[in-house]
Parts: sequence; C-alpha cells; structure tokens
Amino acid sequence: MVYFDVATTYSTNLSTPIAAKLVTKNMSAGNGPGTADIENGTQGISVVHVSIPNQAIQVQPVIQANPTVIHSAGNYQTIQVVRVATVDDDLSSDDSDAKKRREILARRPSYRKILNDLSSPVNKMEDDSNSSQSQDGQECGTTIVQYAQGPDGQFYIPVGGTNVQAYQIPGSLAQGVVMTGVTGSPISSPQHMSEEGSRKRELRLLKNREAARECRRKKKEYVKCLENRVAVLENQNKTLIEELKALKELYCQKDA
DNA sequence: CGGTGGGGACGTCAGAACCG
DNA sequence: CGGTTCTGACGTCCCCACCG
Repeated sequence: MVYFDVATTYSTNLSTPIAAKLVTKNMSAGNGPGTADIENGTQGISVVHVSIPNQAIQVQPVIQANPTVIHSAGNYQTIQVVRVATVDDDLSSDDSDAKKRREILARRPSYRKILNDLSSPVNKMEDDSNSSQSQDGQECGTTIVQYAQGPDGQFYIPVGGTNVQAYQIPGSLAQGVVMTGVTGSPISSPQHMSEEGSRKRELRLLKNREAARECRRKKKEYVKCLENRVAVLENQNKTLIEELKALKELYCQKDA
C-alpha cells in the first residue's frame, strides 16, 4: 500500500470531519477512481488520504452535517497527491504508522530539516520508481507538495520530485578509499598515496556534484511550494471575503 | 546575421550543519 | 570531534529572445 497525503483547501473550521469523494482527472485506464478518507484538521484544513497514483486528482466535497458552512460545496478542486510513505498492507491500518505519517505532515517548515528528512533512502527509492512510471507516458505533475498543518499555521512541505536521477559511483572510485596492491596489502608509497589522494578527490567531487544537483532540485521544489502556498492563501482570502460579504448581506436583510 | 543580455543549469569551493 | 552532507556563492557554458 502506498500512502498519499493531500489537503483540501475549501474546507472550513468544522469540528466534524468532512466527507469527500474523489474525482480523478486524466487517469490512465485501469487506475480506477480511487478512494478518499478525509481526516479532520483544524483551521480549515482537512487531510485526505487517497490510494491512487502520484498525479493530479480532483476532490469533490460532500456536505454531511451543515450544508451552509461550506459554500464552495460542489466545486471541484484540483489537488496534487503526495506520496508520503510506502508500508506493508499489514501495517497500513496500524495506528503508530498513521501517527508517524501525521508527524511528518506536522513538522515545522525548516527548509533544511524537511529536505533532509525527505531525502531518506526510502524516498529516493520511491522517487526512482516514480520516474520509471513516468516513462509510460504519464505526466506525474510538476510540483509535488504536501500541505500540512502546524500548531500555529499552515505550510507546505516539499517532497521528492519525479526527476531524481540514480546516483552511481563508478566502481573504481567507490572502492578508492583504501587502495590495495596486487597482494591485497595496503599501499603506502608516495606515488600511490598521491593516486589515492586524487581518487579521493574525484570521489568527493562526484558526490558533491550530485549533492549540488539534488540541492538545486529541492530548492526549486521548495520555491514552487511557497508559490503554491501564496496561491492557496490568496484563494482562501478571496473566499473569506466573499463569505463575509454574503453574511453581511444576510444580516442586513434580517435587520430590514 | 552577429552582438548582447537574461535565465537556467552546472561544477567547484568553502563553510555551516549534521551525525555517529 | 572528525567525517559526511548540505548549501550559498562564484564562475562558466548554453540557449533564447531581442535589437541594430
């Protein structure tokens, strides 16, 4: 089971969970519509757990309790799906696992820390599998973001994109840390010492080259996430202004 | 068509940050 | 605390649009 976490932006400050149904968009045949469970959030955010591939989807809110609360009901909202973690199906219902995923979502937006966490080997492996999926002709979306809720506000968390390149150290470089002679014993002559030094340097440069590439990629994602956040907040602001306007009108009508 | 400037990607270095 | 990783800064290259 692969978990994806996304967030809706149209939900409001409900104290009860909001139901929703997934409406897939540009899904390839055979993927099916997917399902969604929405976990109640605070400050207008509900986290949606879906089980469809890593691509843009649409979520349609379904009002259960108080239809007047969500004025955007029925509107479709395109969101992007984030792969959070891959776990065994046996573990998928495990509370501790869900808690772990929530912790990831709730982490503060420390750029370095977030990126550091999300650069774990597991994520890299999954990114590799993503890139292999995209070779089938499916665009997996541009920016992959995670919209999470912190104790004092909302923020996006960038996660690995689809263009992660496999990192391979050439054999001669990878084993260059301790050089041995034909007999297998360590070599310590000045010539071999300099050779070892140059090999070490080559390896360091190679690693740093890859690190710089990855760093730029993550930075770009982070900037995109921030831009997305601006867009979402502007949208929310607009919605709230409209809501206020509607309430004012309602109030005036009652008064008259 | 050649010169030029902007923008993006890259490699390298240095130093900060992280980790065992 | 030493080794490793991350990232800002800098220089370079390439591509593209614009202009004379």
